[in-house]
Amino acid sequence: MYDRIKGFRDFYPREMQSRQQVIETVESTARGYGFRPIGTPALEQAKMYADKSGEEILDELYAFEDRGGREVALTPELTPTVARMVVARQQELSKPIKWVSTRPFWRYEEPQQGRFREFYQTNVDIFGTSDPAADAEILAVAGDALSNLGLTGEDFEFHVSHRDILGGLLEGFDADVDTTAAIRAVDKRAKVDRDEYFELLESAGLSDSQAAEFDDLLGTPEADLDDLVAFAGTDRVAAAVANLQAVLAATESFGVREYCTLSLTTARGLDYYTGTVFECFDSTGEVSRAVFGGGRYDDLIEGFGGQPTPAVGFAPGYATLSLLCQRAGVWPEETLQTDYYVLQVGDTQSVAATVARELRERGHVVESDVSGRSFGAQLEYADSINAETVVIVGERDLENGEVTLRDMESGEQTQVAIDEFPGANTRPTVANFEN
RNA sequence: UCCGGGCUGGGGUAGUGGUAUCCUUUGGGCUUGUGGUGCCCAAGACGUGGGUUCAAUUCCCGCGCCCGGACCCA
Repeated sequence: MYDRIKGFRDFYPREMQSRQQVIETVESTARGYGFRPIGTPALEQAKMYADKSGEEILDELYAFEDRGGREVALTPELTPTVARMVVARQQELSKPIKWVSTRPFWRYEEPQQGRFREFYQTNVDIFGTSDPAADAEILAVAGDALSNLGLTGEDFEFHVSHRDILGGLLEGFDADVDTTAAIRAVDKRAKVDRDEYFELLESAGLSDSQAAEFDDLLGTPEADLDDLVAFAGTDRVAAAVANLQAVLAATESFGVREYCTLSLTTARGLDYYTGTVFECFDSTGEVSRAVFGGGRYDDLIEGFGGQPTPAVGFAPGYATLSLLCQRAGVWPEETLQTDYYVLQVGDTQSVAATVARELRERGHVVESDVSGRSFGAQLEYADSINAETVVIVGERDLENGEVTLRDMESGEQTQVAIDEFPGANTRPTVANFEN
């Protein structure tokens, strides 16, 4: 026996079916908005990550030298890759660029709740527009995806914030503030105790009283956002507040406004965010971390050597999304789906195969015996794969030119002339042939 | 990388310093024309390496994996 690699998982058919259903729901929601599926490599140059986040990041990656002497890394996230792709074809791609992708990523981290070394994410991004409608559309795809999964506003909430409001406010203090460090501190606000939080703010450059004042500002309710503009008195904050208000207003028409709550303490650790940022939380708090997050990153493409290109996106990970769905009781049932089982009695293999083929042509999942099993054993198997209808192709019935249809749920059966089956029916059931 | 807890057939469990209970499962049979109930047969486990011991699944240590947490969260 071989052990599985730590942090990597196997998915057996029942669970896989549910996962695929959930993934398909999210992806098709995005496709419905015109996000186009893309495919991306599992390996990238390691320096793509090192340049962006520093050499230390390589310790948290599956990074190695390949046989050609290239320093490569298994992709820990998609954003740098799509940024690279956008830059490479900048001229030919019509804007806005709207892409969606679902695939695994790898990070060399310690597994814990909602976190694995191999994990799956759907990335949904828009490039080439800074219009608040784009931010709102991203929130809309996120909200629609969750509601298509059966979740409601009772189950989750989007904590929406704005990087530039935070940055602008910090800039307004008469102090030499390390904005990045201060935003990191904000990001930790809920996790560390109050003293530690203030210490972090102070080490970022704020004085004791400034830190208190800043923290106070973060509690500003949505209705009083304009107070922040007045406080800072800068164009930057005024523009940021106006932008956030415009985004929130736009979510109204997308029908996802109800999910959004202003939460200036939501910062996201990520350095590249520039404007709107948001995180999705389980409203009961049972899922200990953010289910997923997203936001605007207007400078990244330029940083990758492209034309200035605004961008906004989000990326649900299925580890946490599954936890949320399970908690909310909307995780798809983990049972196999089989439309038909064609049961053979005696030497009826060829007729059974024809019946099975005709049903498959109608798009169904159809199984038949491939083990030479007995009648009872075949029925038992049909039950074990959760077959809805069993078509019994037996020598006795065939003598009369008939097959027997059996509804596995009710146990009802009926005889059908083989010539009429499946006939014009797209999904023939016992009910279609009962007289 | 660090901290805490765990590891007995595929899954769930009982138990013990002298090799293991029960349930379920899987395969076959009773039964190649009616299953999901029953009966019979069979398969299948002490994560791994080392130490202590006459003897280790049991006690000790390392490692692996799992669960949770810290760090990090791109």
